[in-house]
Amino acid sequence: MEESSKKLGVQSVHRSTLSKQVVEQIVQLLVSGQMKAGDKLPPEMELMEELGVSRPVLREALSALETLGVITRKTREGTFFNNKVGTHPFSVMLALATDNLPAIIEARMALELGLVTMAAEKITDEQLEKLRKTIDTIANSEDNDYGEADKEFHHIIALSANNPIVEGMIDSLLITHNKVNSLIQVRERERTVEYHKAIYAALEARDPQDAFLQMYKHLDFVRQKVLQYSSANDE
Amino acid sequence: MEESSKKLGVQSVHRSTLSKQVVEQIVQLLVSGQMKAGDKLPPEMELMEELGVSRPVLREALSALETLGVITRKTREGTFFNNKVGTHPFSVMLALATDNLPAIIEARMALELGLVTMAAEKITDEQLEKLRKTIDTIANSEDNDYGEADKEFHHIIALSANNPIVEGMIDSLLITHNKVNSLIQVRERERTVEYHKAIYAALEARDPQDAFLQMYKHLDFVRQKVLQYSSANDE
DNA sequence: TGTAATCTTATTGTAAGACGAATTGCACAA
DNA sequence: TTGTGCAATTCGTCTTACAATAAGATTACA
Repeated sequence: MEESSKKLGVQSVHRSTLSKQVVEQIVQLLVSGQMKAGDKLPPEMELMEELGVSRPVLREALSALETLGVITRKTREGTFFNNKVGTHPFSVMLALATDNLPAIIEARMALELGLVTMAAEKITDEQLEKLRKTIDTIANSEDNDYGEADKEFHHIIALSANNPIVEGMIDSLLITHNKVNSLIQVRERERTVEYHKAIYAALEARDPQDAFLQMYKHLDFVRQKVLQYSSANDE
Repeated sequence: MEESSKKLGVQSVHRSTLSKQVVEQIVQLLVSGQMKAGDKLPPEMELMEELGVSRPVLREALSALETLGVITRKTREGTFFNNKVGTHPFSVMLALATDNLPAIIEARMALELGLVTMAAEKITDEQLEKLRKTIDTIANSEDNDYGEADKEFHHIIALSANNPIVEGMIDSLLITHNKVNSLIQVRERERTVEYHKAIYAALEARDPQDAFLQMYKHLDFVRQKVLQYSSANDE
């Protein structure tokens, strides 16, 4: 294992470390199809023997995998592969980028623009129905406390793209939705409803390009708002 | 430190676990600005005392952070915060999704569609120049081995959006670019050049909507190809 | 006989101690 | 002044041990 005499400068960014190797081996279990999502891994004792490492090393690896959201550990029950691969890593990453709110907004914008395009191809009637409800909720909200419905609107669109990877990404980005809301003190409910209706119409017509266009208008409006306020805060 | 009598069950979706708390605390060091990127953390002994945990727990946390790409550990030298937060988590995540190539393609598609739109607003003349070069490279390639130039084309567009978060995402997604290439046995160089030229023209004109449209055509073409081949392989 | 409570046990969570490896830095000698 | 060697620091790993928790079984009681 440690015969590094072979000119390991090539791709050895890894600096070996047993625990990392263990991480990769466990990931391989999934990739190779030996285990599926949702499966229960052997108890730590067995894994130790099977992989030939000590318990702390194994636990370091498991801890890393858990933080990545690949597995879930339940006291006394065991360790399981997660069915949803996704959101966790992003959350941590985004936690480190909270100071860069405009970047997050733009990332969300980029992603949602693509999403709505694909949603126009795939969205189901049920999802359209749900969308319409959120619009109603916003339109009928007495106060200006329609943040949740707004978030829901975007979330439904994300789901309708029917792609687990993108879902994971957008889930994390939408976490910042609340923060964005708090930035925009001056609510413009009618404006929001208008935008949402336009997007809905495009989706209903299954028109990717129009869906894109309407979403672009909407998000560009939001972005301008945020840029405006955040720059006002910065300086 | 260890008398957690303060009812920490408040937002503890985390099922506590000391090591996770340690992870968050260390992340907080960065977020709160107490430490900066590139800084050296105290040696493990000191961290143990400071955080009031045992070494295995601390090491589990550090291991998780390292896997996330937040820190780097060097034998004997110490532990350092990384300057670039970014791509690592995605790579792992995507490693688990390699079996779902169409999903990756679509995710890339969604992201690139949004990207090219924003790129149209931000791209610099130098970046346009680079883009043109990659197109030339592809056009002049004798054999059909223009995969790298193709990848470069998309990468430049991603960079021109000038957003670190999106860069991290797209970097990981483009890893699959090679895999996609290998799927498409039948090269259609002229077709590719055509698409790229159209995208380039839109970017040069700083026309977001046309850029989107051209990219959509391009990626949709690629997607159809991949779907075709991968479904042929599946069955 | 069925249900509930208790107890055992398996498994994860945490701790402490120890040793090895590797690299750095200092000291000493040439 | 420079080079070599030794020591100390710090990460990497292992061993052992105990605590906590919850599932499952067993037993007692109705």
